[in-house]
Amino acid sequence: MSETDPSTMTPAADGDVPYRYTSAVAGEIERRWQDHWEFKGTFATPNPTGTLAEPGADVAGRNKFFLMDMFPYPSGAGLHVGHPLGYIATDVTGRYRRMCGDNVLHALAYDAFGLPAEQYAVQTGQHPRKTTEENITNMRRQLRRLGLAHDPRRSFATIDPGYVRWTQWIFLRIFNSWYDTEADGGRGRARPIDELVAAYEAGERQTPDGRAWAELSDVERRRIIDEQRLAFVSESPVNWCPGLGTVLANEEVTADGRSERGNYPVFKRNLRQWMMRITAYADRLVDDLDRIDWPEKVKTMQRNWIGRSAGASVRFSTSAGDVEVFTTRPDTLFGATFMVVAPEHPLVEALTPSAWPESAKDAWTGGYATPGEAIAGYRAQAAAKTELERQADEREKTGVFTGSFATNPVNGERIPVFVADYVLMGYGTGAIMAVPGQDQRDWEFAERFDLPIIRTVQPPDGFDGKAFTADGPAINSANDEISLDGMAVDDAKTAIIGWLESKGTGEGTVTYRLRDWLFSRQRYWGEPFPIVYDENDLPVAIPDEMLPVDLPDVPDYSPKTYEPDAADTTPEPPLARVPEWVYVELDLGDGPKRYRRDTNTMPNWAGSCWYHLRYLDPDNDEQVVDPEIERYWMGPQPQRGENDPGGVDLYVGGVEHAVLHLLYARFWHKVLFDLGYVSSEEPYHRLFNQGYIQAFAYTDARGQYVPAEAVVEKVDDAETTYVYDGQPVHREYGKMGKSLKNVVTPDEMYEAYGADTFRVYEMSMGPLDVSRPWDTRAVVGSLRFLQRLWRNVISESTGEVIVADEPAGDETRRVVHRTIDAVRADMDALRFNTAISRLIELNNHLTKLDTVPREAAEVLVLMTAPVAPHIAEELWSRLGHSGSLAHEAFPVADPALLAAETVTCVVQVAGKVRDRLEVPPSVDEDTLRELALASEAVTRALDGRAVRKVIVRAPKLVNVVPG
RNA sequence: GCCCCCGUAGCCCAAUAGGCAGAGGCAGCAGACUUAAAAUCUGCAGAGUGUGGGUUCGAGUCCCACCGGGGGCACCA
Repeated sequence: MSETDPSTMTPAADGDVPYRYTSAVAGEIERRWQDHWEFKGTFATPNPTGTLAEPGADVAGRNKFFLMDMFPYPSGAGLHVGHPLGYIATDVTGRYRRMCGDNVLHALAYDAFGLPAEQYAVQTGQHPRKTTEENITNMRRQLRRLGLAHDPRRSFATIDPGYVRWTQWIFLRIFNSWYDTEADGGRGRARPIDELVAAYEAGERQTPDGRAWAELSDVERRRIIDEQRLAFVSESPVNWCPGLGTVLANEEVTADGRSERGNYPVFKRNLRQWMMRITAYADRLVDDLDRIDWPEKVKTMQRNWIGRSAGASVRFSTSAGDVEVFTTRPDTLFGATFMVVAPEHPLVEALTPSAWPESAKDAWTGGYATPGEAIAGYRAQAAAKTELERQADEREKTGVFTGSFATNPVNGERIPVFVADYVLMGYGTGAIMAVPGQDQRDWEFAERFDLPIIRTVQPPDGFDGKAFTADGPAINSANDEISLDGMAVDDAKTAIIGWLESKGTGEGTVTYRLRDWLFSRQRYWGEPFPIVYDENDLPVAIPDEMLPVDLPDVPDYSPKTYEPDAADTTPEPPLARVPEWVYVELDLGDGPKRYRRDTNTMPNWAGSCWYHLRYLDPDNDEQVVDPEIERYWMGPQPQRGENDPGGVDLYVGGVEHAVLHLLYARFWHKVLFDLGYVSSEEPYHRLFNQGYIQAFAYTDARGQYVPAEAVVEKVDDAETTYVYDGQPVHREYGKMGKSLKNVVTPDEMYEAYGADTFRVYEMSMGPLDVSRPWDTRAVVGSLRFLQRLWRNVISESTGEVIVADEPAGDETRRVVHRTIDAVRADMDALRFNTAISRLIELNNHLTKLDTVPREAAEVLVLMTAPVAPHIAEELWSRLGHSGSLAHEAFPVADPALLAAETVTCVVQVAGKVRDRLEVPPSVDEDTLRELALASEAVTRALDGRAVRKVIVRAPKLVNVVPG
């Protein structure tokens, strides 16, 4: 670049050092190189085919590296210094991999639908599209200034019509699929719905009521098909959040029954809503966690959320028919002394006789005259409790006898059936067999209600607890046909399941905590459903060629919200307010007809379920993604192992999406895999959770936040205090936020230090996965490093390049190559903090030389490039190279220069260092032992004691152990 | 209550496989430059690794208990 001639640089005002690397110089260099990269398309990544293919590019011959950040949400507040942390880290990795020869795919798109955008728009009175697009523009500007090496051609936003179209298209593929549980050897697979219809038509599948397919009416057939779709409308208990005016997925509701966003109460209501059959994939979602490289913590969270547990269902006969229970401990059946059903269990009424049986104990009836009153009273009480009260820890067990008995299938015992709210309708069958001897909850209930306790596992001697839940030999567990006595728990389970199955009273089953995904929201700012309803009120897909279905303009896009605890309210979608949009005449095959549109919108997770695919092939309007391009970037990589599921090579983001986005995206991806649209079975092969940048905030005596940047630290002998405006203030540690008055923005950092310094600082603060406090005062250290680097190459007084063209000295060479070796290892492992300290070390070494040899300076500049790309480009260019260094080879260490000429051997006596020896690295143990024993310092330390033992770890250590 | 992660200098953090506790940075101190200050440069000092046990010739690293911080799960049968 011709403009890098030093004469074009304006000397700084500082008289002595007119060519020092200052923030002003940095700013000038950074903007210039950012323009250069954009103009030259430096980071345009070639695809193997399609619009982004490049004729001469070596795509197949290079290693590919697909790198992704978690989707940013363009907030109206703009960025603070915490936001770019992950983006810088992925940028460093991408730049490093590119210099290592990889074809690197890295871009950034925007997740722009959703509640915050809608709320921000409501606040500002503007259309969400307008505010969202402005926010994206602002964020793009802030991020561009960081110098991220993204391929700008691959950026997009989820609200783009060209993107919405494919989101809706994927929805329709899910809608037009069913899960064939028999496929792939019982693992199951999604298949096109037409194949299900064909199977019914061919008589290969039975209709639910046994009638022939041909005898059914069109509506009857559609109902049968509709309820088997992977996306289906269902009337079922859902999470209704009046405060937000929408229903929510289980994943969006916290353990204490509130909305994750906004913290409003959530109520269970029966409503007709779209569901996604994620439960069909429960096993694969659990099993395939073993095939991907994710933090164990996130895998655990997903496993917990899916909550697979193996056990048995067992039917107990009652006067109301069989009641099915789920148990993980079928081995303890002989110890089942009562049964409990949830208050909401559908058989409760049928189980309630008109009068108490004679054997009913006083404790069981709750003092009510009849079972009917008792049950009604208990149910009312249970319903009035909040979720939190129901789940409160160490709560006394409550419940009431139904008045009925069930028969234990293993021994014919008549056992009482209770209703109690410690049994949850939402798990298993909502009914349990209670085995107090082996279950602490059942034990507590049995004590409270005076019920018998039979141990069926022998606790060890000295066991003084109540329920015994560990392994041990079975006891008291035999009938005329089978005896479990003496068996360990696992064997007993297998044996009893076999017996139950032979009797037809039970079978081995697996249950899951995971529920189907509630997919509709009653909000404005989301993707409309590409669905209309006909005169039968049955859903009909909008044909692909009519996509996207655009959002209509509405008079009021703010949702209808209610008092947070107004449980009996009903969701009212904003789209329903535009009848001219809702009612349409369409020709969907049977001539023009009037249809009613679905007025829900998709949750904002929809867009992030497949955005990894759009990066690959962002312009494609023929297919969701070209299969060849998908295979190249995401397909299975045999070198990673035989059973590699493929996926993004590195995905960096916070841990907060562990069971939301990351579960939903895996689900969608597997559906697309089953249907043959992608070759990868998992979307994200390697996941890395970055830590957060935290900050201090300060409150005054009234508890009000004061501006953090104006707080002064006072250090006395004993304690540190903080003062604002002469008054002591209290320091707290946490997030950065406007209301906390502690926000520091990237723009301030660019202005005061430049983007490179900011990047170096963020990367050197600590390991990427650890959260740490922001400290503006410490940023200067990173500026000093870059200044010294600059000074090693450029004269501060003349602006001339001052490196020497003579070869480097031996010692400098060794330092350089040891640094290369260490930096590569650190970069490969995403340890940018230690990589930077190595660079600083080398830089400091060069600073001490009279003249800096070119060979060392160039290596250092190249290695600094991933983390501080602008200054590196500038120095590289001034060192006489034309063009960008973005594709230069990252330095490779010469193994011959890695071995030290001598090593320091530490000589210990009784573990304490007493002497040091300079020895060749190849020194053998015997020589070292002799050298150590000959040491005067050792003799002195031994002080006449005999030598018991000498431990030699050549070449670094000898430990002399006195007798 | 159960499970997981983390505690190293005033602060942020290093320390291959158990083998010299310190790589790097901030702050501090001294000196240089300056009329002075800032900036910059040079140099210096600073902890025995949260606590108590144990294993070992040797423990920041391994084991046990506890304390402190963070996170996950939580009547899931």
